[in-house]
Amino acid sequence: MESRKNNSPRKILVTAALPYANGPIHIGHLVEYIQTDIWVRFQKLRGHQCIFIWADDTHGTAIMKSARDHQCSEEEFIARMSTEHQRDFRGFQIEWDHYGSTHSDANRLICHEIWSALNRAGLVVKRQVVELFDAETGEALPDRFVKGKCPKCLSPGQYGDNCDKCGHTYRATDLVEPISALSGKPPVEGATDHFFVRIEELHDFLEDWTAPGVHLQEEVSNYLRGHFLSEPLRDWDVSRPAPYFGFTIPETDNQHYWYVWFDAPIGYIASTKEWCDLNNQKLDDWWRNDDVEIHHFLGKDIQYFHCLFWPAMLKTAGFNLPTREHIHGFLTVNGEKMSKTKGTFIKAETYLRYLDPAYLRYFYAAKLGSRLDDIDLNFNDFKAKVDTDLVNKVVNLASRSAKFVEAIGLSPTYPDDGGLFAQAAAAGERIAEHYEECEFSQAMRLIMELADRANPFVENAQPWVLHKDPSKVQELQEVCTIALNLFRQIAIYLAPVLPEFAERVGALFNDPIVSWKQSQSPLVGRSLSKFTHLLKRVELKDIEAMIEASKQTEATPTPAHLIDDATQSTTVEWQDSDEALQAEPLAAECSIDDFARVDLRVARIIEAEHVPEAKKLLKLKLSLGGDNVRTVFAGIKAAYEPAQLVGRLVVMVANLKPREMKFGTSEGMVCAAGSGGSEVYLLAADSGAVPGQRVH
RNA sequence: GGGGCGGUAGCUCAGUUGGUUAGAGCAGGGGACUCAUAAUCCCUUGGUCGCGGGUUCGAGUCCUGCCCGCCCUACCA
Repeated sequence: MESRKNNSPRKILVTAALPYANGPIHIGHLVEYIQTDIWVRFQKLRGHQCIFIWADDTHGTAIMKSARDHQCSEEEFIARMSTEHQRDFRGFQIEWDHYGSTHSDANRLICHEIWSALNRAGLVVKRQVVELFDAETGEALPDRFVKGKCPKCLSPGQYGDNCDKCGHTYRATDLVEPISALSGKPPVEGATDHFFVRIEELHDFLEDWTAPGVHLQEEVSNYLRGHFLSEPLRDWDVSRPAPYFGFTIPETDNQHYWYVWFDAPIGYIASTKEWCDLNNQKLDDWWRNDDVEIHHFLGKDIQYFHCLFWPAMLKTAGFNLPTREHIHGFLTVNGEKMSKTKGTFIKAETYLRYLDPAYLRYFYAAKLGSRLDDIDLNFNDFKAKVDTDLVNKVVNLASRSAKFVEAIGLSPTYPDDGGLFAQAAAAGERIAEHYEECEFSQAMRLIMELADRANPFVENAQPWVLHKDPSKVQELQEVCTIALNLFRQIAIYLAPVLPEFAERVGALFNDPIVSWKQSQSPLVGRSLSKFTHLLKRVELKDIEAMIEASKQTEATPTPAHLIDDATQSTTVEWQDSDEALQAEPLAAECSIDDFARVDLRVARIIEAEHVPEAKKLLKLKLSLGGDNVRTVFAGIKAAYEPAQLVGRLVVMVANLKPREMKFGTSEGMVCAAGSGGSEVYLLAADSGAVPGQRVH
């Protein structure tokens, strides 16, 4: 990293892994995205030209299936996901320069370009592959889309790659009594042509490129070199037979598509291309230019794609290679994997309804180092860290001194503070180095040391005593000038982590925080804006409510073909109690004609929103197909979030007499089970049903 | 099955190329203060550094065996 030695601005292109357009963002994803955002903001604050290029990853079998489940086109589905993703990221104060999609013209073009280069280099070969297909849809089935019994131990509900009970690995074709996740029918075996990239040809290059400590962390190098590079690299299968959602491979008569992992990283370049077009820049100035640093942030689960295939592709096509790949570990919550049943599988959207994003940003920063270690989100720790560090130590500096000088402002010259400001200014470089090396936890530690030195100063200077003696106004002003400047210095150092907080601090001093350099000189002789609370403590009840809400959102029906191991397992013994039945005994017998008077229909929720004044109600728009849309007020507010309802198929009473309610007319009823309150479980239709169909 | 990483005070972690009585923050205990979102400040109690061998004048730090935990495992190991 020679460029770090001199002070000229660097040109830095940063990417985070592309979120897969198949589901919502959760707090596990956010480890990486917050990490990336902090690093980018840091570079910008330091005055470097840094762009954060991002996109949704949109191709593959999983997307096809999800689109089908939602009964919309893939394009519609990924558009919706992209909107949701970006909304969540904004909520966490993540700021990118461009957000693209791998399903774009730009990406198609660059895929073609790289494909030609691979062909020209003679790296592409075609071979027959025997694999499983869905008997109904004709789609090839990835291993994760085939379930059956482990051929070794006969454990049921295992995926097509290995058995999580006995650990045995096998091929999907070896499964006993296999079932396709798409149709639920037994898959059929077939042989098709696949295209492979012979990356073994680049073995020497990769051996060299993966040297420890250069572009990769040491553990990553060890892993790649010890495992993959110690033997000839296998040819990489980069194609999938039609039907597939993705880009067709040229000259294959639309019969072959690029595998999603082929075009996903190319999305980094394509999204840059789009940004260039919007900003009057040339792509080659960013991807074919030795003056540019390229930094990828990604999780350890996708190392091999980014550290073997990706450099091989870039090298062959003559693009810049990554300067550095920053690979992080996973998130555990309270020491365990995130769990849907324990309510620790927390979606970004859910978090934001209960807690300030600044908390999570700071907590992750305080935990993150440059290595692949997993980090644990322990909620006791979370609250202690945020309250103690940010509120009790940092914010306290301002809240205990600002009001004394509200009327008179800061001293005209910076008083003698015994070297505190200068000492903290000098610490800036070390803090910056830690940010640079992604050692955020070290940076946070150093910053908190500054707060720990500033608070005793205030303690000894006793502004509250000076305040009582009118002859000591000047001394009081000086003490507060020092305290507030030490506070502001800390806020600048924290700005990459807490951008919104930094903004408020800027407003307090009437001097926006825009550069790291501002930490090096104190502000004097200026008035202050009125001090307002900058950050409040974490409320335990909010955490509890968030966890509770995360549990509830998982009590939603799952399409039959996705039901998990436990429900397919033959060893499960059903032990449902009769509690529910006792609580609400069966109604009097009715005739079939009685039942027929109630017209139950499948409907799709096309809109869902909170009714501000209503305690229990959500306002839903239900579509019965075509122009037939009903407005229904449903008492499910405690159990469901509007956003998770949209797109879902439900069962409604369609011929119920409309009812005038306080907030409008309700034109029907949504069927749900449960005792009420948060115990509400909507009835769903299995995939295949369409809006308007009657329930018999 | 294969592999990666880790096991240091109650908790979260630091411990540089092996070197004097093993550190920090939080929590706990005692005191001070009352400006501050019951915050802050001072003092203080906690550790056979997972277990056993070995190398060395000297090991948390290197080697080795074992135990435990977490994680990863591309059409794959």
